[in-house]
Amino acid sequence: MSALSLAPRALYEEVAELLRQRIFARELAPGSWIDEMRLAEEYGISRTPLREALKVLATEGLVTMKMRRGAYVTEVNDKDQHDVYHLLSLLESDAAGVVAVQASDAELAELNSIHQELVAAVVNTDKFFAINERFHMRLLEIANNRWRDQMVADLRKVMKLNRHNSLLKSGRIEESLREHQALLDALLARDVSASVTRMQAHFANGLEAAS
Amino acid sequence: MSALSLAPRALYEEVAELLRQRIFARELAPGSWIDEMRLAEEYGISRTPLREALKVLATEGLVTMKMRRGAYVTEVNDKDQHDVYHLLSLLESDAAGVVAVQASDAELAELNSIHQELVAAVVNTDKFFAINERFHMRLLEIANNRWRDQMVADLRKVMKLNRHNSLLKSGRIEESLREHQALLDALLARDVSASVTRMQAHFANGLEAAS
DNA sequence: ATTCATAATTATGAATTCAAAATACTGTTT
DNA sequence: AAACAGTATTTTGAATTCATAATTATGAAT
Repeated sequence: MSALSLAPRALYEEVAELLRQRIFARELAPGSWIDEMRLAEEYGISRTPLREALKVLATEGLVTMKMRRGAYVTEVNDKDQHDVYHLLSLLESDAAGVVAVQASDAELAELNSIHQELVAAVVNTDKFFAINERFHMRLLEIANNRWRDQMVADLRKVMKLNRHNSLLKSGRIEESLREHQALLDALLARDVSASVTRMQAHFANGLEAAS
Repeated sequence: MSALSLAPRALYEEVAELLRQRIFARELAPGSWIDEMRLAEEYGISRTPLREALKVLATEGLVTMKMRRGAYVTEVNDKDQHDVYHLLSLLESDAAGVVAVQASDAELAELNSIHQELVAAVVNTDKFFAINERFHMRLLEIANNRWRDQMVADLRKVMKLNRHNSLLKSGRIEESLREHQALLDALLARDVSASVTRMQAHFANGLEAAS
């Protein structure tokens, strides 16, 4: 049997998450109209929590509400893509600088150990992606700014709206690994400006690869 | 007679704005419970749009939803205050750098003219604050990244939750003016790193004054 | 056949209703 | 008086209902 969630989320939150999945999967395509009635019926719920979920997604930027004509999946053009990527780079490189200063030795050791996993997973693309994601997330956690975490989470969601969404292209695994190594060296040396610069470089290369 | 709004906002948006005002005015105090029925009755509306507005505010971070016990005004502690301020500094100083590179001469001239208004308003504190706000907003607009604009807007809302909320203390008007002048000089010289650095300094001094 | 006006349908926005959970109240026991 | 059980009330979350705006369909006129 499956474990019951200790803190069951509100229905509108559940629905918001389901909708995010479908938007990222492009089952709900950018620019397309979102049919409230159809979805409510499909999920076996009323329109009320569905509409609440849509308003949350609208605030996140995934959905655009048009007065008196319902909800549409946000269209993200190339400029948006670029702008969002720029902000991710800015926020995460700043986080790297904070980590270089504030992290405990144990936390840096933890990042190092995730990096070692990354080295070991270089042959397995999916695993590499997953561990890479974990590295970035853990770094943000260590930087310890819940407002930044929220912003990064939202921006990453928007990135996923784009077809060329991967923050890490498969052809760049070795290169990405070297960049991570360089970043980690800077962090372990507690070199703030090098940490910032190398995270920026990591992102700059990623964008080049994605475009 | 008053002009009718061409694009009347949705009711839930109107209500969200009214609630923000009351939260910023501390009429709805941090940590306090938000009485849906009372507010709905007061505004003469049903709970439905009110609850939608609360979910929007929750996504913005102004309100915290507790499962099965309603909405509470978010409490912002000193660390939150500091973290949010750090991000504002990061985003706005980055925007300054972008403006130094990308702005047209006409746009820089416009910033300059707002600055001249600021100089003229130095004797009128309220006016000075308003123009100062306009300067920052216009700079962000020129930096031309709607995602950053949204994030800055949300962060500024959160800043307003704190009692010591002013991004600009009244005792610092002359100092602030000098910082603006230095920033403007860097922008007009299209010196990116100086623009970033001086905006950072402007924020750093502001925080010092606020704490 | 195309355009236009009008009627029918559909979808949205918001109010109302309803079920269940949380809270407050009452009276009893110790 | 304090602690408790049991009941009543309040409040939340969600479904349903309703009014109106927007869209589509229908049919007349050119």
